[in-house]
Amino acid sequence: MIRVVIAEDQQMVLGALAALLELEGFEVVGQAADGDAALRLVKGTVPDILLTDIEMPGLTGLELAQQVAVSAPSTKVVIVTTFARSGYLKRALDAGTAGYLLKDAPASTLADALRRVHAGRRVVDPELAAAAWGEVDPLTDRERQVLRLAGDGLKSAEIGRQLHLTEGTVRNYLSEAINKLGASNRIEAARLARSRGWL
Amino acid sequence: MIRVVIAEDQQMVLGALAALLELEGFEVVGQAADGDAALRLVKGTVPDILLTDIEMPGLTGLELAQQVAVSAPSTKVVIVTTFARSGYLKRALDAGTAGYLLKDAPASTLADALRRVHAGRRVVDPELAAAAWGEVDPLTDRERQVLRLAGDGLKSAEIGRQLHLTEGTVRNYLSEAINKLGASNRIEAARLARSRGWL
DNA sequence: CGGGTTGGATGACTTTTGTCATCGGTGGTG
DNA sequence: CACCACCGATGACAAAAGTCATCCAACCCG
Repeated sequence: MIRVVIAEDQQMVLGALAALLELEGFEVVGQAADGDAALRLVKGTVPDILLTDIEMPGLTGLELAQQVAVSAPSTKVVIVTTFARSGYLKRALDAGTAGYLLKDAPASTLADALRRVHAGRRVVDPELAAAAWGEVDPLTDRERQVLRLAGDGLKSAEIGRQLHLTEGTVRNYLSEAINKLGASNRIEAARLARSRGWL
Repeated sequence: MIRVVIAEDQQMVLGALAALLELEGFEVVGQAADGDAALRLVKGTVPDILLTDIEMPGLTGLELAQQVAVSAPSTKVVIVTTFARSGYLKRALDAGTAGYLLKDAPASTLADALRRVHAGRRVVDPELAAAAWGEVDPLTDRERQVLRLAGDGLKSAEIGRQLHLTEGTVRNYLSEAINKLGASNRIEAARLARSRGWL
C-alpha cells in the first residue's frame, strides 16, 4: 500500500483529498495544514509520497520540497495547485519534485499520477507543460521584487526604502517591467506577472 | 440517505469533496464544474442539498442559489468558499442560502453542517459570523465599481469611458474610496476591499 | 414646501508615476 | 580584451493620480 502525507492549508480540501485517496486505496499516514507541520510529519513517518499545495503558511510547497529532498530523500514530492500558480512549474522541477498537477484536473487523474510517481516516473499535467513551453519569465530578480511590492500598493519611495534603493531607481525598474510585460502601468504589470506565476 | 449535488470548478476538489461525502454516508447524485451545469443537475435530480462554491464559470454560486430557490425550492443551498470571499456572507443569506461554510474549516464539520441543514437549521461558520459583525462595507455602488476597475490596472480615463463618467468624477470616487478604507492609493484600496470581500 | 442626501461634474493644485537619456560599476563569456 | 547584461543612480519632463472646494440636479422624506 502506498503511504502518503498530504499538506494543504484549506482544511476542508485537506480532509476531502484524504477521503479521496483512501477510497482509491492509498494509506494516508498524515495530514498537515502548513509547511512546518508537513515537514515534521514527513520526517516522522517517511512516507512514499508527499502531496502538497504551493501556497501555505510557514514553508511554501517549494521550500518544503527542498527540505524534504534533504531530510527524507526517499519521499517523492508531488505538487497540486491552481492554474493561477502554474508559473511555478520550472522552479518546482528545479526543486526536484516528481510531479506537478492542477486542481482543475479530474480527480481520477490524481490517483493515477501518484501511482505513476511511486513507480518512479515524473508526472506533469499536460495542459501545464504546454503552457510552460512558450512564455518564459522575462523579469530580473530586482524587477520581480519591485513589482511585487508595487502590486501591494506601496509607492515608489516606500519600495525604495524597503529595498535600499533610490526612488528613481525603483521607478526605472518598474518602467522596464511594465515595458517587458506590455502593460500600461504598474498595476496591470503586477497582475499580469502574478497571473503567470512570475511574481 | 441525504441526496447531494456538488458544484465546484476545481475538478480535483470536486472529486475529493464527493469522496468525502460518500465516506460520510451521503448520496452524491451529481457533480458539476460550473454554475450552468449545476442548475441543470439540480432541476433534473432535485436533491436535498446543493453544495456549491462561489467563484465559478457561468453562474456564480450566488446567482445559482437564487435560481435554485425558484426552480427547486425544496433544495437547500449551502455555500463553501475561501476566507477571501467571506464578504459575500450577507449577500448569500439574502439570496436564501441555508449555510455558509469556509474551506478553512475542518472537513469533519462539513458533514455535520449538511446534516443540520437537512434538519432545517441554518449553519454559518462561527469565524465568519464573528468577522462579519464588525466591519461593514462602507463603499457605495459607484465606488465599488470604480475601485474594481482601478484594481485591474485601468487608468481613470478608461474607467470613466466604461462607466460613462468623467475622468474627474472617477478620480473623486477613487479619492473617497481611498479615504474611507484608510489606504494611501487606489492599489492598496482595491486590495483591502478585495480582501474583505467588498469588491 | 423646504431641507437633506446622493450622483455627477468642474477647476485648480500637489504629488506620484512613467519615460528617457546617460552615467558608472561589476561580473561573466566568447 | 571587448562585449554584454545587470545593478544602481541622476536629472528632466510629461502624464497620471490624488485632494479640495464648489456647484447643480434629482430624489426622498418630514
